[in-house]
Amino acid sequence: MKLQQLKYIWEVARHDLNVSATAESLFTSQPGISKQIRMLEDELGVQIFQRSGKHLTEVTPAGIAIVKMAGEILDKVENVRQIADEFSDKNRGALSVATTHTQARYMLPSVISEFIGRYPDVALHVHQGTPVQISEMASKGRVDLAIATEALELFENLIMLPCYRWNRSVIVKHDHPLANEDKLTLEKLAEYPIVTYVFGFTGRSQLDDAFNAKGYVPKVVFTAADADVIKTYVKLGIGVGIVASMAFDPEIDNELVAIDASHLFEASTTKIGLRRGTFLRGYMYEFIELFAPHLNKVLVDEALKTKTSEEIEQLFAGVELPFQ
Amino acid sequence: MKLQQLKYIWEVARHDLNVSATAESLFTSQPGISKQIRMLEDELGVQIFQRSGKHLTEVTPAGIAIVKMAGEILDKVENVRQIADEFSDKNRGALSVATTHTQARYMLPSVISEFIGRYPDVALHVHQGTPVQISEMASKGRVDLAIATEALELFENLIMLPCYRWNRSVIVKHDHPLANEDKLTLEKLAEYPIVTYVFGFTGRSQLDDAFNAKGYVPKVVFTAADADVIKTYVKLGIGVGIVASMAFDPEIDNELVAIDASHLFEASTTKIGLRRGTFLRGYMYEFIELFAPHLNKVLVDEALKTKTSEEIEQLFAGVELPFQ
DNA sequence: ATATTTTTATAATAATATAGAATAAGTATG
DNA sequence: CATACTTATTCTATATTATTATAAAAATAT
Repeated sequence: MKLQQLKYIWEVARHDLNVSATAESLFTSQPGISKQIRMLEDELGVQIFQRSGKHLTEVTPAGIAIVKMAGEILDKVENVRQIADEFSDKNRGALSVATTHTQARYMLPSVISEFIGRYPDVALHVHQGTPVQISEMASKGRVDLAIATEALELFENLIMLPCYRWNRSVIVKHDHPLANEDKLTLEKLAEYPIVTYVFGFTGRSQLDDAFNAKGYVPKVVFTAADADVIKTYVKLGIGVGIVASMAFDPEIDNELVAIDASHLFEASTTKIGLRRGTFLRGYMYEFIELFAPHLNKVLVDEALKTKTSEEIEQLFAGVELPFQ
Repeated sequence: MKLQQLKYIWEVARHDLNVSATAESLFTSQPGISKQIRMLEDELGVQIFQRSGKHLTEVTPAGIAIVKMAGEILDKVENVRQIADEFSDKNRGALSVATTHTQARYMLPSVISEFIGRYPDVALHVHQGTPVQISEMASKGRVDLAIATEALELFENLIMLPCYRWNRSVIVKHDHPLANEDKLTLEKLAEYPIVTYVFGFTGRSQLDDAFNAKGYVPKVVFTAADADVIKTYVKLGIGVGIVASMAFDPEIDNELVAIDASHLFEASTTKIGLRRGTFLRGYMYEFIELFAPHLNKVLVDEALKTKTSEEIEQLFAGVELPFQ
């Protein structure tokens, strides 16, 4: 058994059982992969892939178990490389983060400028996407960590570290009737056309839940994936905006007024998602701690050891999260 | 990185950093291993072993982490083989069990005769040893499972499955004063010379604890690792025997009388020890269930998923163990 | 139904990697 | 300081792996 062979079966399984496409993606030849797979099957005495003539049609039951184990082995091989990098030069390496617009635009800038100051030789990559895309990238190991408020729970191999809690503000133009409203209610809010996040983004579900619970149907006239777009449309007078409070800056957004709405909606929690079983480099711990000061190395290591989300909840039961 | 290289560093670390001895044990040449290790170090860009001239002197900090990870990888490679065997022929394979005399002599015969009836093509190996030796064999993966009452807790990578509870009997010759004693106490027992297990065997510590708790000092005149030897000396009139109750058979041991002593000593629990993270074959689950009927596949799988001994305790909190 | 495309398997060959024997060279030990 | 022991080096034989070209089977389109 060779690591190369395990890599091949893993990759072929990822590429819809298409050996040619796999070969191309790995910059090698198709016969090489085909042969290695057959050799592995011969050695193990078991078929990994079902064949019909010259096509691979499906993964056998044995193959499913073997490919899964191969994936775990390859992860650990990656860990060995990470460990070696860690010891060869602690200050050199790469950190890739996947996150949403809200985090990238409003929460990460200060963290990142501090981080690149401390680690000039760490190549930092920030990928932006939908919460589902972000979570999937972390789940598949294409990024080291994901930062999001939603969707992380969809991937069972992700460990979620709660970072901070936040709530929403209603934003309107100065001349809007709600601008001088001193006691904002859901009822009043439901009377106006609303501009807010697309479903699946930035705690949108909690927003809907709050209205539904009281039996109101909000007139959502426009949705966007980010607060900058929402604010633009509020300024055009399309409707009342509801955005994460940290997305409002009184100096930049001086055409608008923000009214705190934290008494109307359930607070949301932004989390860092890490793939279970990964080896984290020193600067990765530091990045996490910069973003969420309570997430020190000891706590993160504890969290990495857990096997279920219940254990994680238990671990963070006594931790007071910052509120933004 | 090659599996071969990981195997080499793992084995060299196991062989006191002696490459020549490692080569001999692996039936290969010393230059081959030396070269592969250097190539791995070059590839990773990190020293795994510290060298002084031509001798390997110690494992570097990076090496410690890498060798550990290599061990985990090799374990998983072994799992791949097990999975393949499992699917190629469920009824063929090997099962090795390490256990003590007490289990092998009094508890396992019925289990084993049933097992070899069901799986004639599974090669069964029973290794006998001290509790510490047994546990170590399981911990290092040289046997699939260990069965013992003591020492399993010394190895943190072993999962302990409680099998049954048992207690002790006092055995004497028919003409001994205690033979007709209807209310046996520790006080009376402490008056006679005692023949029992060697320390570290078959719940010996609980025996000592019971005497110590009441302030008695038992006169232990002879100790042995197994009940057969103990019974032989009791028959010679050397002293009063204290053995596990299941070691007494009224028909075979008709020269002796057994007096139940379960009110005097804390009951002991015999456990099966499994190495964490191993893949168990179907017939292994069946062997375990034959030995301890409450340990069905579902429960064993649950136990294998746990990470700490506290979780195991929690898992078995509601399980009623048989009493032998 | 048939032609075309896509895909894997086979075979021969080239490139590379691995292991082994012999030996040199460095430590450790008494 | 000599001896035993251990690892490194070199060279060579063997084994493994990848590649190219091509055949053959299946899927898809016409």
